[in-house]
Amino acid sequence: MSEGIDGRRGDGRPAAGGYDATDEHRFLAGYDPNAFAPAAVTVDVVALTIRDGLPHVLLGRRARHPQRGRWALPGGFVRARDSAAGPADPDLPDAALRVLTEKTPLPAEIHLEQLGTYGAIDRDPRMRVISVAYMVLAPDLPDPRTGRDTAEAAWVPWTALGYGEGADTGHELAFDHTRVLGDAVERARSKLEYTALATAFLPPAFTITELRGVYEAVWGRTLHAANFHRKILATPGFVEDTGELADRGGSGGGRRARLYRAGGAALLHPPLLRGTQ
Amino acid sequence: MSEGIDGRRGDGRPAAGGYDATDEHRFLAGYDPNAFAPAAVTVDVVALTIRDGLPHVLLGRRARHPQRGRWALPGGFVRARDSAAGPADPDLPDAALRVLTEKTPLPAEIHLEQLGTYGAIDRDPRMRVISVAYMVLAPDLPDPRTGRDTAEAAWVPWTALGYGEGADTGHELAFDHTRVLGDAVERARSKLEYTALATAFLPPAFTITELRGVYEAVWGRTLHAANFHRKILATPGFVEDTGELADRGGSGGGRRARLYRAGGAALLHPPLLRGTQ
DNA sequence: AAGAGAAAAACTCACCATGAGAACAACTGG
DNA sequence: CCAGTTGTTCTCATGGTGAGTTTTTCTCTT
Repeated sequence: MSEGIDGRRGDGRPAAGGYDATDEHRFLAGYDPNAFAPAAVTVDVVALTIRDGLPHVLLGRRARHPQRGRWALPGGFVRARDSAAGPADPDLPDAALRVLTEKTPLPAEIHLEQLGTYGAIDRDPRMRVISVAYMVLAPDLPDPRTGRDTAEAAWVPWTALGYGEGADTGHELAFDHTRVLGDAVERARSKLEYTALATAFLPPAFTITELRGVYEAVWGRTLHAANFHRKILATPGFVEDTGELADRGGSGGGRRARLYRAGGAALLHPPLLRGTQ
Repeated sequence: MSEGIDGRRGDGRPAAGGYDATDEHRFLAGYDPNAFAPAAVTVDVVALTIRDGLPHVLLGRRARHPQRGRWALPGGFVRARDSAAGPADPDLPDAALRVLTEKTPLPAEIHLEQLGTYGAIDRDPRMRVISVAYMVLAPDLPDPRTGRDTAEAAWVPWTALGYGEGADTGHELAFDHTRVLGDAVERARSKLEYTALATAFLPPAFTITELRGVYEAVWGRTLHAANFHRKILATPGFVEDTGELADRGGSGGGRRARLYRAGGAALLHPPLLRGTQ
């Protein structure tokens, strides 16, 4: 590394072996893409929402082989080129949104983030399948519709999948989706601590109590209401006041809550730690 | 979702469309893997180490097309099946370690974690290439060796790539590797806050001052030595005392520092925030 | 209309973690 | 022995936190 990162020597001319676009063009003309296409790429989506104070995940029962009849995350092959099924996916997030909209209509603003990629050689019996997993957080969505590859689709509370209090033993999902879902749960729990992600589960206007409900649902524990209130308002940029009040102060009476919207901050300073309280 | 997640009804028998292994076997016998292999999968590795108080990243200059002559992260195709080049990669981390050992010998214990996957349709001119990026943190490693696809390889300080103080304008790497490196830098900076990851940059026994050096190098700022010392020792499981002292107390004299080893904790409670101090 | 009950929001207080600086301890080289 | 350097401990003011109480504002009942 005596000549520096840019591949130029002291005289300012490209070093031997420097980048040459014309030569590259000739190379590409004779390249055979099929020589290096030994794997299929899919996207799988962990869509999370909160219903009745409990996190739910979107699952479908597989209508086709392999693993026909097992519950699975929504997913599908990434379209590398235009196919009979439709246009190519420009990028991986586009593919994730495409397979998700086959199951449920999506609101204008949702949170989509990449979880990780799973590629063990035997995770799919057909061939080597590399699966890029995405996590979607959304406010309460309508019941899903069934699709071409799905016999049945539903929002399933994650207590039925081995998470949260009163958890079941954990049902087995297709492929390695149990592990993918577990990674999503841990990611969601952890990101609530140091990001403003909780608002992604709520409609545009919400109360502090509803926000606390998100934390309690995802973390599976109760929080001190007064301290939570103080902490949220003390964290700059987390929420901002809309100046309006919620319609009713609860079923059995009570003061009407103030309505807030999500603030501009993505990261929380200081974070909301689940450790102690 | 009236019948529960496991696909059984009240009578305990599988519901219509339940999982059927025998039928699936027949399906797989007639499956053509090439029908769904429209993309190539590669791994790219962001290997970080600290030299002379500055983070360095391992780069190689490409000896082949495409992007011949440009600096790039170590990487290569995932081997889906045994090839002329060698045995198949059982999982993606195996592939990441394989491409890395082509450049440098690795110590027994390194930190390897997945960064993310990049799959924009035009990120490689040959064909659709999905790249799974990994981040490796290691103690100071020897200078790299050149490989089959690499004309030249080197540890490059990340000030030469647009990060840290006195940063250059940022040189352009091959493909989208500038973005991948940027994501790695942000990931490393962030994970130092709430995990015990900093010890991955250090040898098995280290002093508190060396540990602080890791934080200062990665975050690009100085920290209050006394408060850092107190905080580290107050965080349970971060480090444990070896009972020994470092060889010398520095070049110009000074007290000999106590030696610590990494503790068992992976997560820090409470975290070390870079926000204020 | 008055009062009970309920939910949201504000307040109080003891305690702990933090930032900043000073002081002390242990070592090297002249 | 002394100056300089580095590692470690101590002090103190400040601010955030956990826990509980009080106040405000609403609904429902009588």
